[in-house]
Amino acid sequence: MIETEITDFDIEELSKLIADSDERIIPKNEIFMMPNSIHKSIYFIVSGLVRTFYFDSKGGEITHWFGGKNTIAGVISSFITQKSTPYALQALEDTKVKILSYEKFVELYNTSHEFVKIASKFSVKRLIEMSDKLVVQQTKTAKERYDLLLENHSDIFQKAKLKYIASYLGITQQSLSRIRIEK
Amino acid sequence: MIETEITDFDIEELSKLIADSDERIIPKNEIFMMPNSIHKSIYFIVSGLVRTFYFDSKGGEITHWFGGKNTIAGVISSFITQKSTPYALQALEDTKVKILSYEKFVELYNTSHEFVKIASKFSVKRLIEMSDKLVVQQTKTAKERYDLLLENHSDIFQKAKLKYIASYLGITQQSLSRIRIEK
DNA sequence: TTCATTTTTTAACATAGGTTAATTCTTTTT
DNA sequence: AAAAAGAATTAACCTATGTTAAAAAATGAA
Repeated sequence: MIETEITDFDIEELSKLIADSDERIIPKNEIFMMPNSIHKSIYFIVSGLVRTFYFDSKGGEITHWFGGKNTIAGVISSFITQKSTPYALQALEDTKVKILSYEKFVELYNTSHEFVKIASKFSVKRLIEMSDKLVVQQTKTAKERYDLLLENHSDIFQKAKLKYIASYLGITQQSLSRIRIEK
Repeated sequence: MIETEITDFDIEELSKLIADSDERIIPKNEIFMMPNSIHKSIYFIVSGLVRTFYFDSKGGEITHWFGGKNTIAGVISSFITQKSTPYALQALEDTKVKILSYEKFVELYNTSHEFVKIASKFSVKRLIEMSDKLVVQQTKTAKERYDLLLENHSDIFQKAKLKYIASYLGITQQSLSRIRIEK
């Protein structure tokens, strides 16, 4: 049997494996990974909230993902291939992270079977999340998408600006405002 | 360095590893994986074209993905967890596949380092595809999405019904018709 | 605490894409 | 080859969400 559910045990195991990694508190609002750069690290979020975002062809800022406690923040495509990416990472509140450098990642990947298993679980989990978000985007109205986010991640509404949430939902800030009132 | 680009070499390597797998020609239009079932196999497409689709909350059929030659077709989430999924798989032309059962997958996963590497490349690649599709869905107009698909996968237009393509693009068949005329 | 800046709301108007329904074109069956 | 079934187009009308701009509210700096 191939287990892919991320368990508390995995988190604990991962914490041990990266126990000696650099730790950092990223202050609220800091953009700690710049767009159009090679992402040489990924981050295990110990506490706090971050988002990834990018600029669309008209220069509008689009939030692509929110990530909280016990998630891995980082642009997998850039990290794995060590190529430039348009995505940026920003802390939305003071956020404590463990920094996992590319070198350390490769080392763990080559020496720890446990690490490889956890890494592949995370990537499958992220794939399912993305796939689900696409389904929601394609089959639900703006109001329904708003309700789903509120239901599942109400904390984000306390911590992120509404314009960040609006672009995450695929609507304008004004539409989000309209939806919130109609409630 | 961790390579994730799927190369011809990978395809060849994978073909060798699954050389003794059952092979089958799925006739055009056959739904070879039913919705609301556990997907006990995934499929390596030797030739042909398939799609995954599901039914939205109003019963409308939505195409989620198209896959051709040298891709892996299957609902990763159901296959890996051996749980039921709302997604279905359908051949859009006579399609030759190699069938990889869950048992065989687990066996290869546990015995072949090469297989694990190829499998993880595929899952990262699929993750990037999904993520990119979400970006397109959220930042491009229907016309732009149509143009992109036509540019990158014009073969799909020769093989799939327009209603399948329309739902893939997140629009109605009538809107797709409108767009095609305006060209 | 007041001033300045940023964020959020409100409102009028515009538009991309949806809905319904009828027509035409294509494919399959007899 | 005719009839029937299925797929694609067309057209009139409708609605959710976008756009622009201004006002109000909240936050932060002095």
